[in-house]
Amino acid sequence: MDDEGAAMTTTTPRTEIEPYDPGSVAQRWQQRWEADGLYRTPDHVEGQQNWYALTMLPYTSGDLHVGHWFAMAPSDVLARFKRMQGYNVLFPMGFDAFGLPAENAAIAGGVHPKDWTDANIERMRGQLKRMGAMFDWEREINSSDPSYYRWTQWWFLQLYRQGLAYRAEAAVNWCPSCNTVLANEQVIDGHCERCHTEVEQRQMEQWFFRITDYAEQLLDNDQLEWPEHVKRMQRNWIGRSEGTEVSFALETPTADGSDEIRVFTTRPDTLCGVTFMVLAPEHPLVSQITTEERRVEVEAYVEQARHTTEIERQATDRPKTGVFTGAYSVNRLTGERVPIWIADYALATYGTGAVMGVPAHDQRDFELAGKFGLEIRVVVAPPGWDGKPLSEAYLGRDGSQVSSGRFDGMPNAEGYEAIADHIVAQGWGERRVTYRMRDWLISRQRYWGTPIPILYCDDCGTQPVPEDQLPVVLPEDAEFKPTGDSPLKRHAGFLNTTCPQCGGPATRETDTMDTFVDSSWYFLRYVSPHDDEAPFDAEKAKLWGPVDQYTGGAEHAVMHLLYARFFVKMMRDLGLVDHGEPFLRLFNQGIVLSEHTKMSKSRGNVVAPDAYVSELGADVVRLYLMFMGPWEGGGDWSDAGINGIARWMNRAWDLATSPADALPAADGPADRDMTRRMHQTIRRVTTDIERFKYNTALAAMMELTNDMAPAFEARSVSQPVWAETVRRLLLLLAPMAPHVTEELWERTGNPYSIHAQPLPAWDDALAAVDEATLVVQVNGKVRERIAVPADISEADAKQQALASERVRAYTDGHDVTKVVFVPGRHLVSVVVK
RNA sequence: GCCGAAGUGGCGGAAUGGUAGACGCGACGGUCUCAAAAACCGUUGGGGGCAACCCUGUGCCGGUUCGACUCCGGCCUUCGGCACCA
Repeated sequence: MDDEGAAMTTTTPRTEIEPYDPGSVAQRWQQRWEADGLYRTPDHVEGQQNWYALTMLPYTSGDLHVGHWFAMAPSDVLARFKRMQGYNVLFPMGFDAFGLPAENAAIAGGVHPKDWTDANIERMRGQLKRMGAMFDWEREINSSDPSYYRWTQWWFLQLYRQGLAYRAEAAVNWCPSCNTVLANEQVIDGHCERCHTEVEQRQMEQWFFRITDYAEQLLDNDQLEWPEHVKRMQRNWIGRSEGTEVSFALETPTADGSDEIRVFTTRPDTLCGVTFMVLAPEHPLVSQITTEERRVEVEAYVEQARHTTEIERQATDRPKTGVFTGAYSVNRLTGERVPIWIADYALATYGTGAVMGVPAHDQRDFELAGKFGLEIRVVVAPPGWDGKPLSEAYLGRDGSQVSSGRFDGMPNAEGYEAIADHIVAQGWGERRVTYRMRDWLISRQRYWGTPIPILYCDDCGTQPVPEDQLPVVLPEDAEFKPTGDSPLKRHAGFLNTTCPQCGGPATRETDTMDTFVDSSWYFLRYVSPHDDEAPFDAEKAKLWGPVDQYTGGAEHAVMHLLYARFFVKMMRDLGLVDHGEPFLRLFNQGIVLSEHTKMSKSRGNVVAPDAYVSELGADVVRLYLMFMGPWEGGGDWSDAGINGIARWMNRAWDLATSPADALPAADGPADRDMTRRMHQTIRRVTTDIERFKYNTALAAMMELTNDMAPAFEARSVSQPVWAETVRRLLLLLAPMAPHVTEELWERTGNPYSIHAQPLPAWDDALAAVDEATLVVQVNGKVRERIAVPADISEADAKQQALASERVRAYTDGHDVTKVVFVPGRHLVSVVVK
């Protein structure tokens, strides 16, 4: 067989070994693992610490694409890695199963949302299983199952009882043609995405969660091991503003006795620069204060604002608009009379819905004043101000007070405090903190969601459904018609009920909850997914604690992650959990691209993993996704790139299965090198995986196999060292490629299962090199490399460096002014003049 | 507009302030083959030189340092987030 020529290559005689068949290997082990319950997770194992690993649960859209794999497979690697490090690891999976697409499918295709969803779950579960993750399927959850949403309703009732759930009027996007509320994403340039009708704003009774009560606590995220930008985004989203709420007197009190307008300002130092007031068009005082001669114009403006969507209104490049109400207010600080305007740049939902107009020191006020010829009075003089009119508002905080009466001459930072104190002392207002974040609107006029467990009785008013009557079940015989009306509204059997208080007739709330409510507590349901006494078992929740490592897409940086934090804080305040944060560590993976663009159905560039899994195996798909680049960076899917991984997988298979009979029984000349390489690889792979650097962990293993092949061919490594190298390579690779390593583990004579083995440890002494390359730089340029003992002394290194002929070519005839030795780096830097 | 992240070969990417381009893809040359594919071996930032080697090179311009992809200042570009929040 082998002749002189063959020794020149690393070709393994393939006739002797069975080639790798990924399909049969994966199938065999997936069946075995499931039959053995290898991934069932007990709540406690003596002598092991619990570790809760979680990846965001998928929406039941239908098919798993490579984006799902990219999110889940590397998470699985970490979970498996932790397991091999000796932790009792919980790594569950479930389905975010409520939501609009199911209902749209029902309207369009006549298939019931439940059937559509269940079929998708069935398909996705199968696809997830083919990925070979260590999910504990006995803990699977489905947010659209009554056994789950019963508890979502239960949470609603706890919030309601705490006063954290309330009903109020809110503006929503309303399509008058579809006769329904639209989410912001469904409004395209002010028009309905489906029928292209112009969308208007409508006031409707809606349910809210009082998340703003927790604004201050949610702001405190310093101790979380999350990406800094996510924490910053949450802080910006919450948008804490310190300022002063100031009362302005109404010159003419209204018929119902209101005699003031309250405004929130972060700049009390500019109070003497107020030359007008602005109310939001929706402000309750508008209709009352508008004078008869201004009424027609004001009402027209209000009406116009009503038809403008929130999104349109928030376009910052829109020229300022507004109308005068005819009414005046009095600035109590100056006694001045200022006109009251309405303008849609004042937001009804922020602060008090009214602002004081200080055109010299606020750009929006400046623009309005410029357009309508209102006075622009400078009260904070910019440094070096020449007294001339400003070309734009001066927003700086380093000016001094002018035209501010007794406050004149103060630096405005001081004026800020003095004027605010004065306002408070006079009883004209108080210091206040305002948040940009609004309460969470959870009402959805949809069928396919968790019904809000509330009913309305003519006599007893709004009544919560008693807990023992949960769940309020979605009627399956609802009708799905393209009217836009919720099917629950037209379902008499659902709608009509009796009041738990008086037994009289009552109607049910027909709105369902935002699906973000479902996903705000699912991570706790996994600790006791079949519990029918409580949403979760408190003792088990204590055992698992908060999620140790959460992974998912960056698109959830604010909403989902903020809502979940709110829920856990609420649970803690109810005494149901010990911890106040749901996720201790967070990691955001990047996005997989295809043809350099984001995958989307409309572009038709969605990459389905199924064909690659069938052809190359789940292990190769997993490895390729991890090798594309750093996990947080995402990457571009390439058919060519995956072949490199497939090739390497085959090479590794050949190495592990080649009979080692021809190798020396002991004392191979390359044993020391091979052992060192092995320990270096263990060290690199271990530290890389802990930092989510799967790409470099894999590269390290590739380097090892690149060294193993020639050593095997040259028979320079002994049988025991070879066997040990193969064994440890398999262990290191096991979290990433669970099927093929299990197969090779068995074929190399090891006991089932590789996934129950401890991770190999490295020995720094064995990983250490004994010969190193001394690099010599002259004036920063590398001029020489000398082989030296690794433990060379500083003096020897410098001496050898300076003695080198090549170095002397650069130093002879020059003054050597400095010689630097860098110990750990085997580097000498020579400076010459 | 504001906040943030990132710019390295033909491509994906690697480098605790210390040998830039690991590992992989692709390309080129070769082995095997009647031939091709697969597999394997070799070369592969650019420029120069017969060669040993030399010059140059991490978006652009400066700075710190014996030494900068890395740190600092200022630009440019791309991508994310927020966007009239008083």
